[in-house]
Amino acid sequence: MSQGTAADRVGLQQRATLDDVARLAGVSPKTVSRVYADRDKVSPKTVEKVLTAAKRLRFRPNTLARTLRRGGPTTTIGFIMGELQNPFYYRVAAGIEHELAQHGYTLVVATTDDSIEGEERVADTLIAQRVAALMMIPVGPDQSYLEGERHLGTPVITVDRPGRNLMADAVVLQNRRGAYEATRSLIAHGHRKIAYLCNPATVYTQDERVAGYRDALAEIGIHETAHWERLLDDQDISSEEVAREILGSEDPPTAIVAGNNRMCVGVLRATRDMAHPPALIGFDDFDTADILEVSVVSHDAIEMGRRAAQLALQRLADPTGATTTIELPTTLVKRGSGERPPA
Amino acid sequence: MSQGTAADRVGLQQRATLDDVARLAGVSPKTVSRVYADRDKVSPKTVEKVLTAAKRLRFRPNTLARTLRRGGPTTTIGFIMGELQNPFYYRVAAGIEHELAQHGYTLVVATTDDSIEGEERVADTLIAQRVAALMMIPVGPDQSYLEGERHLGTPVITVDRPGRNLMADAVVLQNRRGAYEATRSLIAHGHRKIAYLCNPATVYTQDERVAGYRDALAEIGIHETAHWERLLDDQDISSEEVAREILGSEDPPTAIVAGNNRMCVGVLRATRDMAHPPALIGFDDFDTADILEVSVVSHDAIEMGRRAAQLALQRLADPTGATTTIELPTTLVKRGSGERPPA
DNA sequence: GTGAAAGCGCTAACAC
DNA sequence: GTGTTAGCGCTTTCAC
Repeated sequence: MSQGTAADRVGLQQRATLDDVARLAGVSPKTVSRVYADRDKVSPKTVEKVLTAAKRLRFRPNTLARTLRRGGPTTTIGFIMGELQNPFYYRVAAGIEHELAQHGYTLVVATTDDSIEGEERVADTLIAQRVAALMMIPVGPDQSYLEGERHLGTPVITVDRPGRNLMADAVVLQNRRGAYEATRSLIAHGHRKIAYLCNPATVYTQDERVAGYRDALAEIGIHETAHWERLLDDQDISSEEVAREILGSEDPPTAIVAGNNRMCVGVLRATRDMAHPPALIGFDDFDTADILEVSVVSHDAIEMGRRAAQLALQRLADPTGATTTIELPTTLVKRGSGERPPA
Repeated sequence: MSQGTAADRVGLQQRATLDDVARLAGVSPKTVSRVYADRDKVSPKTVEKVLTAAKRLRFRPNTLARTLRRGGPTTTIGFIMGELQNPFYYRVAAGIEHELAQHGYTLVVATTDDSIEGEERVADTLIAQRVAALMMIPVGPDQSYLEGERHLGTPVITVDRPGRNLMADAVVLQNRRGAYEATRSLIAHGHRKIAYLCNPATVYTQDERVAGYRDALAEIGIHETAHWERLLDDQDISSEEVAREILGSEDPPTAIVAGNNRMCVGVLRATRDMAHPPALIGFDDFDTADILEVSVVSHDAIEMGRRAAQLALQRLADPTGATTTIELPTTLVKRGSGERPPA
């Protein structure tokens, strides 16, 4: 870390402070402060004097100092997510940012590269910065380390999955229902040998989705589904390989439910040269799904972020009350791949 | 904005400060401070006493207060980007975040929805938070408002395009060369009627790319290219419509260079039902381009972010010296769509 | 090794 | 409307 600002070392001019402005404008510091906080309580003439002085000195109020006052309002909200590359995550982030910006908050993003240890470390950093609220896509098996923060009054909101050992507001998808409907649709098109594939198999969401898949099969009397499931967390096996393996097996499925967008693309790669590809429905929509005619269980990631941000703002305004969990709906979008009959 | 923290209003416990820890541990505040800053200068026994007390009180050092001291080190770096939805921007952000995290910095992301006024407003917010450095994908026609900040010692780094009226380090692509190579490749496959399409036509990058496209055509004696160019900034016309229009014209092109990934997908949508689609090369790679067999001018957005972050860290360490512009290479990835002969 | 005093930039609380 | 005082949580002198 550096010693002193770049300006100090280079000998550039110092940044002007509120006191500097006050001196130049010939008023008290508090008056300058008021010009930036409650302008109404200052006479127009004074306001002008102050603003002129501020402009000349290139003054920028220091948010940090303002926040320092005990209980002073913080205007940053932290968001912890796995990796920034996943289109789903960044859409959520986009939704959050958008909603927060409208209410004068700034988003601080921190990623953990989906590592479990990273999560707590990153949370610590954000807390050290006194974020007004903490939003996160939980990755680790336990978020109890945040309970203390919650009790200190920092709202904690989880997105996409509930936290573990943590009482917090949450926004999640109707995962079970979405997977159920996808599977039912495949059944309705005559399929019986339906596989469920996912890698990585992130605990909560995939648990729910597999449950929905099993629900649908159970309805038609199929209770033995283990044979058709591939829930892997093996980083070394690509989605494409998982798909190839099951499709190349002795008794291949005629239809596939892909547990996430990555798996879905993997299946597409594995099947693109097949004369009779299996029926396919993916979870999560993606940019070119319409061109590729891929049926998907779609949901609105941006909306998810927005709703989560609203929850945070709400808690900030009124910290009392029980925690809420919002469940957002999913939609089955039929584009062709899911409506193919069994070969 | 709230009055007092949530904790105050609800009557929850107060957050422990360094003084609280000092009192409980029976040492001076400064000693506690040292435990967190220069642990070496404190005896192991004292360190343990302090840490025990800190743990009992759930103490978290307040980064904001530390930063407040004049010239105190700030550990946040701001990144301003246009709109939320563009995957390219988020990959850049991912690269930046990754590099910064390794050096103990936190990324603050702010978006402007590609609005020109938004840019300065957002920059102001970040400056008010005293970010150690400002990184941005410039959108507006003028970034001179940042010159003052630069002189105060805040490094400013632009990504993807150079700033206007602003001396700043920058990381850009070899846009002209990339477009030149794409066009040359189409020419080599026998095309002469080659269109260049882009919407929106973001000033700098598209200027460069069009220039590269023209370079290649000029080499074979074609200097009149206006007829084949569609550079639009009309929000109401979709990329797909732009493609349909030119392909439906009296003298349609046999090949298309798409100026960005969105335009490329638009062309795909417009041509997916054609028996003899035109040859196509897009700028920017995308997730399913391999499945769709789309040839693209590829580049590494994450690397771009990483390099930009490195520039920022470098400036932070040594603010002297001339500004640098890094040009990152592009690669023509041949997947089929660009290698089709004229119909 | 450890501590006391002063101050970073700003704003509540209370004057005037 | 405006100014004064004190203090937010921490760290930098400079003592001991």
